Amino acid sequence: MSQSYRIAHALDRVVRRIDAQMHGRMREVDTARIGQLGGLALLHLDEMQPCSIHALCDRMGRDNSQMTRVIRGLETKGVVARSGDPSDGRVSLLHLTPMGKSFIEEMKTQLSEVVNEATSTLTGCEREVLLRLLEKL
Amino acid sequence: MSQSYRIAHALDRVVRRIDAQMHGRMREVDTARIGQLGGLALLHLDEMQPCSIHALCDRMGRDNSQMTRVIRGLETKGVVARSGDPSDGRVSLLHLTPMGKSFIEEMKTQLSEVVNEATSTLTGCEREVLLRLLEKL
DNA sequence: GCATATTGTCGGACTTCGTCCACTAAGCGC
DNA sequence: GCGCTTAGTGGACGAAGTCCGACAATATGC
Repeated sequence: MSQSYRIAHALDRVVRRIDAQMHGRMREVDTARIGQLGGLALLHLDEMQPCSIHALCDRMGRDNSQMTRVIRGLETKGVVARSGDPSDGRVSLLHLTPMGKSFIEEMKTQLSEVVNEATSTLTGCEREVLLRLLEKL
Repeated sequence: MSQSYRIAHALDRVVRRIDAQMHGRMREVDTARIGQLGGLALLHLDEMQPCSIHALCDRMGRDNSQMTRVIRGLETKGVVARSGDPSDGRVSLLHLTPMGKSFIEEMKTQLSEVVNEATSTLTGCEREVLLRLLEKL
């Protein structure tokens, strides 16, 4: 069994487990039915706002029209808002509403807890090493 | 920014990149239109065969009826075959056909290459550490 | 033996996610 | 002005995931 293949396998397992955990937890929190992709978009937005849809797509590696729809969903749910860019009439700048921010905080704490659980078999030091290696990729 | 959150973020990025790469490569190889999930199922099956659909679902963490469909797809494409379990009339045991095996080999080499590329920023030693940490999870 | 769970498999219906293509409208270079 | 690019949008479709229920073979309690 090659090393690369085992890495892929292990990655898949870990991510899948975290995903499943988050999915379960989000049911209780996601009263507005924001969805997985919507939540992820919010997390990215939190670090980029204000920004255009295009920039968000680039960063998330998602399709443009897909994001249009997601954003519109988030907009109607009142967690993001948009305003025209005065310097460029084509772009609409996104920013979080207070409601969006509080939702993000909740999500972050949930995510942290899940990852903590998932990495509970590692020592603090190992976790640090893992993070460094992952961020080097 | 919490450590757990950063781990989640980095994991997402890495997996997403590998996924995208594999997706591109599989287009050239996957002449039978086996699909991503089908391919993944084959990889697991390769290590478990013969086994029931149920066992495969457990291992892959997927829904039962979803797998039914995937397996049927793989069956009509001639990469897996099924035979009844003599000791339990309810289960049908899955096993790979020669065609399925050769497809898997091709997939494995592609996957290894992609992961190698994705982890090219790491030294051999770091890669080893990463694997050990991931497998410890 | 017989009624009652339990288990393995399958199908329907639905939602979310991802991709492709085409289209509008606004900026930019000349 | 005239083409070109870019930001955003919409339609259509496929792939993946989820929920629910059906059905048959088996295991279990009595």
